[in-house]
Amino acid sequence: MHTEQIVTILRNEGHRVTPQRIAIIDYLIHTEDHPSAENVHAIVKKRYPMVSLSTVYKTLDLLRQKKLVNEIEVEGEARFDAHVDDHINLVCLSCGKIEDIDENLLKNIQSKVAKRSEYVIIKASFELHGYCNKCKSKYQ
Amino acid sequence: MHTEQIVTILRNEGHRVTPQRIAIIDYLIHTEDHPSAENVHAIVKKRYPMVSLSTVYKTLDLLRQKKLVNEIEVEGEARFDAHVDDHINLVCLSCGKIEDIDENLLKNIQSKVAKRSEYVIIKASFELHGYCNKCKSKYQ
DNA sequence: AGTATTATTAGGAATTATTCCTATTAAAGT
DNA sequence: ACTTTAATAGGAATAATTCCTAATAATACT
Repeated sequence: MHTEQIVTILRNEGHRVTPQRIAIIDYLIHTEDHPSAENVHAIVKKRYPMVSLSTVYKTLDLLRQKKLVNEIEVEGEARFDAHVDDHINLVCLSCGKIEDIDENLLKNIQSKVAKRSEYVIIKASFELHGYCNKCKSKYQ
Repeated sequence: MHTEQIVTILRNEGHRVTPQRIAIIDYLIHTEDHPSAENVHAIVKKRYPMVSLSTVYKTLDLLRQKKLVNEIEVEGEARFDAHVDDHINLVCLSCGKIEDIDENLLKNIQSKVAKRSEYVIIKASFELHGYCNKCKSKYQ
């Protein structure tokens, strides 16, 4: 997905396209990080110093609602990611780094659970917590 | 797992066994709910009105560290569960109800990811979000 | 291009779950 | 029983997020 595609989707659904929104989308599309709202704010402010944290929160929430970004909660903090296909998030308990891993068993699991439970499933979130390559030596 | 077993584990590891801790463990062992810290506090206070919320937090944290309870984060709030084997948590986006589902594919996924990534994996968390049987009619 | 409409924004205050602090209490080893 | 010190109660502090509102600016319509 490209910035322009997301912008077009928003515009087509009646949302206004502001420089703040473009900057936020553009950053998320081009990073491998899984930034927090605060991280996004810090980055976007370099280009648009006037952008407020509350706008960042509102925009991230809009994008999440439209399923254009994925949100996961890590240690009491929301982290965002433009990778919206189902995947596993590997979360480092030491440095907070998040790595994505695609895994096609996830689809099987979802359809199995959908059949077995009475829930209507909207969203999946698969996380594995541990220590990344850089941090694992510190913890044995 | 029974209350007494958990109590014994704590005692053997040098932790003191207080009535507050017993009450908290006992509630978690016997409920199917996935209560928040506040919920646990409310329930435990019925029997021990003097028990403080900070003690509940500390005890839940101790139990989590010892892997005697599982903690998941739902909408900015921690929820606790004495079901510690890997399972899928089905979370209702409307009423917050959480249902557990066992699924043996989870083990496969974990071992695959462990091989493929450079992370040392400590903990898994699999959540599916949607609407439970009672709430789904409201949302189509 | 100019104007009107109203969604969006900036900035800060309010909220809320959680953690921190510390004098007091009580579990457990002797 | 006495001693040691982990654990507790209660409230203050913290931090992520949401809420509030006047000002701004994106879009639609002339």
